[in-house]
Amino acid sequence: METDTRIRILDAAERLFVMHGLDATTLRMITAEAQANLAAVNYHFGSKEALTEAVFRRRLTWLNEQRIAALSAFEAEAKGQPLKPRQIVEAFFGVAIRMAADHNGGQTFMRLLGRTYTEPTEFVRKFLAEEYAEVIARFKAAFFKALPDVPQEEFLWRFHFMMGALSYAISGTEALRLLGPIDDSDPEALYARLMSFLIGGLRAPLPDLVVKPVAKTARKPRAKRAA
Amino acid sequence: METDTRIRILDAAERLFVMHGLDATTLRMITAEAQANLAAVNYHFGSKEALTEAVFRRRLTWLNEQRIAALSAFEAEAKGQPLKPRQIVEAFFGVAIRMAADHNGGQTFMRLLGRTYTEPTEFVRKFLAEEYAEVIARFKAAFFKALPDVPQEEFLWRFHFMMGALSYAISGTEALRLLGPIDDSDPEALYARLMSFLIGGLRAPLPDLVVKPVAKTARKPRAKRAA
DNA sequence: GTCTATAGGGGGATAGAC
DNA sequence: GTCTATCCCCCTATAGAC
Repeated sequence: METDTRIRILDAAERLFVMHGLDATTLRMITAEAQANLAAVNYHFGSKEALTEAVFRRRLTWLNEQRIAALSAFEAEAKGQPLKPRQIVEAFFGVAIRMAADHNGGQTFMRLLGRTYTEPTEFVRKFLAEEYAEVIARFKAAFFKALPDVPQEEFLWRFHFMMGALSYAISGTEALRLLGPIDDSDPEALYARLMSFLIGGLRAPLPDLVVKPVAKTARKPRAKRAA
Repeated sequence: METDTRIRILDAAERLFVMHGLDATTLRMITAEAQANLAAVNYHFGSKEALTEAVFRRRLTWLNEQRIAALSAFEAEAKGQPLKPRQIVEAFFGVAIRMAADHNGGQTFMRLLGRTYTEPTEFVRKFLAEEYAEVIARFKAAFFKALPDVPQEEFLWRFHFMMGALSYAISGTEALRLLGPIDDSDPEALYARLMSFLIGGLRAPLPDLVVKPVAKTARKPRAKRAA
């Protein structure tokens, strides 16, 4: 019945971080929520910063392994052929959405992750960059192969926009209330909605960019067909 | 050459808020940056919270007025006919992107706004809800009219996803580095890229919400009619 | 391993001189 | 309007008893 103090601290920190942000969450709040002593954090983790890293690493490593596993499975199936964009989106964003639907802590963590991208503490940013390096490299390569007609820079922006949509899909329960009453209780529906939106955006007609203009000139508002 | 202390404090707070977040920014940092005395914040604004509100209100009111003006202009032109989705997206997101391109403070502010949605302090959330009430109502109505075949709940989610993409488009300069080197120096290009992505997502085929959970229990009767 | 107690540093806010 | 000085609070981290 009595769970490990270390685990209780990680769980409490995760919950409080997502509610109040990293900085506004104090060790006193964490240890009170975890029913542990104030000194327990420093005993088990060494510092607040080290605890923060542990909170992220605990689930993020697993999440990115799942993403890579999903991508690898599709690639094995495709036998060297480019994947369908939908499969790659599924492997990256679908896995994240499913983790966000997991009420056993995954949900809390994904909300934390969603708000952390736009909340850049120096050490968290550095840490995230390391944790993401491999998965980003794998998915970039897969996307470039699957979408040879989309310029790579255009794709990187779209990937970035997709991450924004994912972030709001997950952590947006609060911000969403701005728009009025909405039902966010069905993870399957959210999954379907987000996938549809992302693929629509990813495969949108390419914007008609002026080819490196030095002077400001009129632009044609029309777009071209995408691949 | 000596500008108003009040203005210098607002500018300094805006810059520091976007760099460190609301909570981690101290009055001491703000007054040092503004070359003002520590007591000046409380003299001019009353409290840190009141200063925070002033920082947001200064530009947000103007931004939302611009959005409503842009929408009204399109509506006047349309003479009662539904607008094109592209026009509504332009009025809401285009205005924001253009403000983000304004190096005269607008850029800083939009980055702040982008990270604030996912960083919910109770009083900021309440404040944003008030500031946004009118503009949200106007744009929801316009979208519903322009997209009669998209179920309203589906649209609200898509609007939410679009806000996520906007947020990352603006404040994502940092998070973006995860993806590798990328050129974010051309606001016109960013504008074109985001518009294209948003409209692609907004007009994506509707997700089939009923077929998905086939292995699980039956879900709600229907996903309304599709177009 | 877990606790109490405390050190040592900032934090927001304010009183009162100028 | 602006400044100095200060109050009182809460923070992280640690020393040392149990």
